Parts: sequence; C-alpha cells; structure tokens
Amino acid sequence: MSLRHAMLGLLADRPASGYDLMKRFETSLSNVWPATQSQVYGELGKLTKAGLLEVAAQGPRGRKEYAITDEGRAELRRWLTEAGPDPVRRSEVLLRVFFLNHLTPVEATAYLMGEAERAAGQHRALEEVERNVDWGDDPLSVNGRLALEYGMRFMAMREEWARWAVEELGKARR
Amino acid sequence: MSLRHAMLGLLADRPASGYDLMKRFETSLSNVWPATQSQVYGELGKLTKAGLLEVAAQGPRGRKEYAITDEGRAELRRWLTEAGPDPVRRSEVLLRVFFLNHLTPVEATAYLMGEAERAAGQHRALEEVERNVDWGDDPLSVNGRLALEYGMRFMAMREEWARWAVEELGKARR
DNA sequence: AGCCGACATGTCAACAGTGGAATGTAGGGT
DNA sequence: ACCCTACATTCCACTGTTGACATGTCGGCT
Repeated sequence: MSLRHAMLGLLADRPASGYDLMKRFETSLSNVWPATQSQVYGELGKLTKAGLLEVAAQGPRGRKEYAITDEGRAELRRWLTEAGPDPVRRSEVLLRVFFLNHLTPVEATAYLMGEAERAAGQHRALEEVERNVDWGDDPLSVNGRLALEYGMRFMAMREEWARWAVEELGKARR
Repeated sequence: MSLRHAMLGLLADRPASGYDLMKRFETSLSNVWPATQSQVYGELGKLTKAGLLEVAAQGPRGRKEYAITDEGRAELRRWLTEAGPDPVRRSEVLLRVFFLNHLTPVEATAYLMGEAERAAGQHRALEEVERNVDWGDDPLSVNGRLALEYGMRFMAMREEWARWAVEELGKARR
C-alpha cells in the first residue's frame, strides 16, 4: 500500500499529471519504488475518489493535473511519522543461499562470486549516479543523497558478505 | 515465482506434506521467503500437475506426502545456477526517506533514530537466534549460517547508515 | 468413552503488481 | 501543410500474496 504514499509524496511538492508522475517514477524513484503506468493511473483515480487528491486543472490532450488536498497531506504525514511494522523482507538471493547444498561446491562458489560481482557492479553504477547528479541546494536532493548512500553501503555490504561466504564454504569443505 | 523454488528446495531434502512444509516456512524460511498456507497448498497442486512433484504416499488424515521428481530437481538446479536478473528492490524505508522533507527536522531526525533502533533490535534478535540454534554438522545449517550472517551484516549496516543520516541532517540544517 | 489439540487440506474474495494493447491529441520542425 | 514525436489516458488479463473461513480426522490423555 505504499504506492499511494509515494504518489502523495510526489504531489506534495507540486501538482502533476499522471504522465508527469510516471516520469518521476522512472527516474528518481525507480530504484526505490517502481510503478507501472497502469498502477499510477489506477491509483490516481482511487486517491481522487478518496478525497486525498483533486483535479486542479485540465490541460490540452485530456491532461488532468492532480493536486494533493489537505486531507492528502495529513495522510502523508501520518504515514511518514507512523512507525511502520518491520517491512516484509523477501530475498531471492538468500533463498538461493538456503538451497546451495543442492549444487556442487564449485557451482555454489561460482554463484557467490557472481553475487559479489553483481553487487560490485551496482555499487559502481551508484557511484556513477553520484558523480552525474548535480546536487542543487533544494531540500529534495538532501533526501536523495541519503538514499544513494544507503544504496552504496548496501551494495558494499553485499559484496563483502558474498566474499566472506565463499571463504566459509571453502572452510566447510575441508 | 520463487515460492515454487522454495518448495522444490525443501522437498529436495526429503518428502513432506503441505502441513510439514508450512512448519518449515514458519520457522527457517520465515525471514527469507514467507508463505501462507493457501499459497503452499495451491502451489503443491500446480507443481504436481506440472510434473515437478508427485504424491509419493498417502497417510492418515488425508495426508499426502509429496516428493520431488527428477524433473523437479532439474528445475531447482536450473533456478539455482541461472544468474537471475537483479531482483527488484522496493524499500519502504527509503521511500519514506525520499519524502522526509515534508516533516520538520525534529520529526525527520526522530524517524531516522527510530530506524536505527529498529535495526539494532533486529540485530539483537538475530544474535539471539545464533546463540539458540544448535549448529549440527548437517550441510543445511551451513547455508543457514550464511543467511544469518547476511541478516546481521544488513542490520548493522542499516543502523550505521541511520546514525550517519542523522548527522547529515544536522549538518544540512546548519 | 469422550474430548482436545495437533494434524491436514481445501476454497474464496480481495488487493498489489506486471505487461501489453488500444486510442487519441497537440505542437514543433521541415 | 504534413508528419512525427511526445504527451496523455484507459482498459484488460494474468500472477502473486494475504487473510479468513470451512471442514474434517487421528491419537493420546483423563
């Protein structure tokens, strides 16, 4: 149920059409909360009916510009301050690790080395992002920087763990 | 589509009933890939129809004991060795971070401190698990240990990041 | 003998997310 | 004047996940 809050968050900055929102999902939010166009337009309808959004203006090609209402702002704040229950963590990576004993030691090691490589690659990609984004002074990018740092630390951790796990597997074999 | 592979992985060790599988999902796998009973029974049916499982024996109370077939084992191996595309990462935590500018600095700081606390709490919980599990020599627990270590490193990273983010927020305010 | 708790399976409605297709309009460049 | 691209919305079918409900039986304890 976080898509609605993502949309409220985006619209709290400034009004936008569904199309505008899609672009922002594709760029800034894609690594945090991806959404498809069907979802976005569907949710816009629901949120409007629920009174959290309103159609502030109509434009050319049937464009509807949505704006957040006071009620919507209240809901956004509620969600932000509420200490959510620990998010469900599903990890396909860990699921594979759990069943690694069904592979040969060589295959298992190869898998973990691959994990390390993938993590390293994504880490490099994030470093690239860091270099390319122009960090204006707007408050938005402060948050973006926090999220980026999280991603980089996460990838570093994944790589280190995978390399450590390779070692462990080697020890266990002896 | 990983539920099916989780089930194949469990059944590759030994045959089990839906009920047995549920218990294993609730204990060892709950932190990696939770599943509900409706899902498990539904998937058992689908996997059997697809020829990846077979009903190996019938027991008392309508108990059906499922066993993995050769085809199922092949599929499990395929899934384990295939380098999956980078898994979609949705993070409610980061989504909140993105919109932290809609809170007052005090509230935002409180949120991040809360995150640090939650991560620390989960870290302690995992340490507890580590102490309580009896690490037999069976190959299964080797994998379990790898997964556990991942969890602990992850929680440590989350806590450190959150404390760092509090600092950053403080700097930005000045 | 009777009962309770663990064993055991099945079904259903609802929601969230994916991916694709259909449809149409406005505006800028040639 | 024309066309292409970007803008813009809507609908649909399918899979995965959740949670609740319904139903029934075996085995051991009192």
